[in-house]
Amino acid sequence: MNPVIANASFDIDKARETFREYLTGKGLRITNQRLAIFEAAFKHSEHFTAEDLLVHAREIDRSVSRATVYRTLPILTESELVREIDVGRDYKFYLASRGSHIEKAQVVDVESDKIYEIDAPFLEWYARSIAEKVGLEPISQRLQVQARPIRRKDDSKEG
Amino acid sequence: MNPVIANASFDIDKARETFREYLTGKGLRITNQRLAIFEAAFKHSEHFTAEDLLVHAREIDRSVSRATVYRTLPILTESELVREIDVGRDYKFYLASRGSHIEKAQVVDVESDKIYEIDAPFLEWYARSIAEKVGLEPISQRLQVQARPIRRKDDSKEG
DNA sequence: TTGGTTGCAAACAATTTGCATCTAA
DNA sequence: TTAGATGCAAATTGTTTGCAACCAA
Repeated sequence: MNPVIANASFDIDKARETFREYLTGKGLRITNQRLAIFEAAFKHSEHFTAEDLLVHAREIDRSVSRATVYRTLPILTESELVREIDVGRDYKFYLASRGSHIEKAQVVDVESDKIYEIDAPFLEWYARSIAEKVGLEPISQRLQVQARPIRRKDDSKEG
Repeated sequence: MNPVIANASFDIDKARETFREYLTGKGLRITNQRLAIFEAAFKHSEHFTAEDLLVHAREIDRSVSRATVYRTLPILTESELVREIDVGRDYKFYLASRGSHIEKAQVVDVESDKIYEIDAPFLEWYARSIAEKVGLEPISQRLQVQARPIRRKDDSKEG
């Protein structure tokens, strides 16, 4: 409800520095293509696909190829700079991590196809209580809700 | 914890009848291939893939093709006789519905690759409370937990 | 210098589809 | 009889990979 406050402290320069350090720490090289892909990911304020990322990265560096986008995405997700979101379609979405470590649930409006990221503060706790039933501890969890606009009683139209 | 009790009342004959009625009600034909696929789905006591289903359906009716399996799965899921489970791999799992309408969460043990179906009685309520934040009402929800065996403090081994 | 990185195009793999043939009702 | 269903093989589609050229360190 107050994204301005949540994002006020987000610093893309810090994120970029984290990315460079992550690459160096893993013995990976800092290439123009990887930097362009990073910038494109953080330019997006919404969910994006690999294809979206390719288009935007190319606006920064014409030489970026689809293969490099697909090879760079795992680096971005492993470093936790980007979150991967799979809502069961035939392609994945990604979202730049901008601070806020509160777990999110995805609500997919099936009528508009829009995906909402909603704070789900109890999700981690709930996932833990469920995993413990089979002697496991959570690594990650996701809650996805397929939903539609709330219908008033007197709405009778279909499709 | 007590699957025997939970399944004691499950009646495959009733499910088969529901399937036949569903087909008829939709103006679809009752074919040997569809019946074989139904039987194969309910013969499985665990999650299965489309490919698993093809193999088992062919043991019942040699003429079943992969295309028919893929064309029949949506009928089985729409009729709610089978649940579709997408845990973010490149293929989907399915599970015959055997009574019990309690919502389930999936816990995926990343070390054994096993998928556990765990009762998650608050899931529907929680999903509703989240969807309502953006003025939507849930159609369905899923909670998935990637997890690993609980590590004792003194376990220091990695991978 | 040189081993990691790249673009390209071919390869992959799960799923879908066009079409001639078949069959349930 | 005939509209719906089928098997087959080709097509589709997001993603991955082999390889020779390239370039960051």
